Amino acid sequence: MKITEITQWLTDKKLKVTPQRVAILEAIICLNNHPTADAIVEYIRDKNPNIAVATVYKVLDVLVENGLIHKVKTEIGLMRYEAASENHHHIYCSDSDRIDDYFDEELNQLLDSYFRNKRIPGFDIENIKLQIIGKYNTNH
Amino acid sequence: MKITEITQWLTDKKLKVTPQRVAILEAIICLNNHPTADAIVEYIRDKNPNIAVATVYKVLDVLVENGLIHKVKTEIGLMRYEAASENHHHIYCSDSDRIDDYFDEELNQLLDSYFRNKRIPGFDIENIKLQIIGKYNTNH
DNA sequence: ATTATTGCAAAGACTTTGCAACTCC
DNA sequence: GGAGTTGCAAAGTCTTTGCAATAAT
Repeated sequence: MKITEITQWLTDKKLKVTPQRVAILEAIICLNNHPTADAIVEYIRDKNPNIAVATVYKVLDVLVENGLIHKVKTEIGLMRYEAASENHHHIYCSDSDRIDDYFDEELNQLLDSYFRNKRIPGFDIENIKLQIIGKYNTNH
Repeated sequence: MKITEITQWLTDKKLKVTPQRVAILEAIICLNNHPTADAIVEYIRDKNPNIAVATVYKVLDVLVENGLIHKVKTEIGLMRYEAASENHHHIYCSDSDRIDDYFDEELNQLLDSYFRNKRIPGFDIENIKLQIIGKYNTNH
């Protein structure tokens, strides 16, 4: 992942480009596994040992507000983060804390047309996310 | 909601019937709005002023483990709870903390048949939950 | 130069733990 | 009576706040 690209995302959103912001975005992209705030700090401390935990939280908030990243909900009340990307769903492993992305355009269209026909009275749908819960049956 | 029925649920799971457990189940059912642990304490304190917060958490854990209630994930990392019931989905209001249930058997069957055809390699699906995010457009 | 961001430490919110006292079966 | 549960207070974990120092445009 090129840093110039990350920089561009920030400037596109009229956000100041700081080393911390770049590092955090880079971490989320490289880790690519819906890291917690803590995992992000760990990752960044290699290059940037002085980054404050509070800074990470503040930056994450800004990035979420600006749509550059998303929060991912977990069963255990810990927040995890992912880079914004195409509308996708999540696969939750029921016996570990693994979360994977699930991209399926056919499914998205199916849901789309389903809810275009069957509306929910008094409610405007903005987004639909599936949580697919189950177990991996092969060595992963 | 009759207390005898709640008692039955507990005995069916071979759990000891204590006033606290009954009160907590009763609270979740009566509140019927995916209460937080705190909201449950609030509700119970009327009748049972001495209940300890820690007890509520411990009981909630036991109830979740035994499948009598479920945890509901929120954006903000707060756990909420609901009585176990038919497989259903959740409607999240994007500008409040309101969460509603969404029952739709047709949708369940659609998803079921979709994933029976299109399997996810190496993964056994146990459950699929939709998070339907949007806004209420009428006074609610 | 101006405005926003960072780092630090302290506080806050929510949840868990440990253990003696107590209850349910 | 014995195993399991409760209440309490203390500790733990994750996250936020306040503010002076610092850095970005």
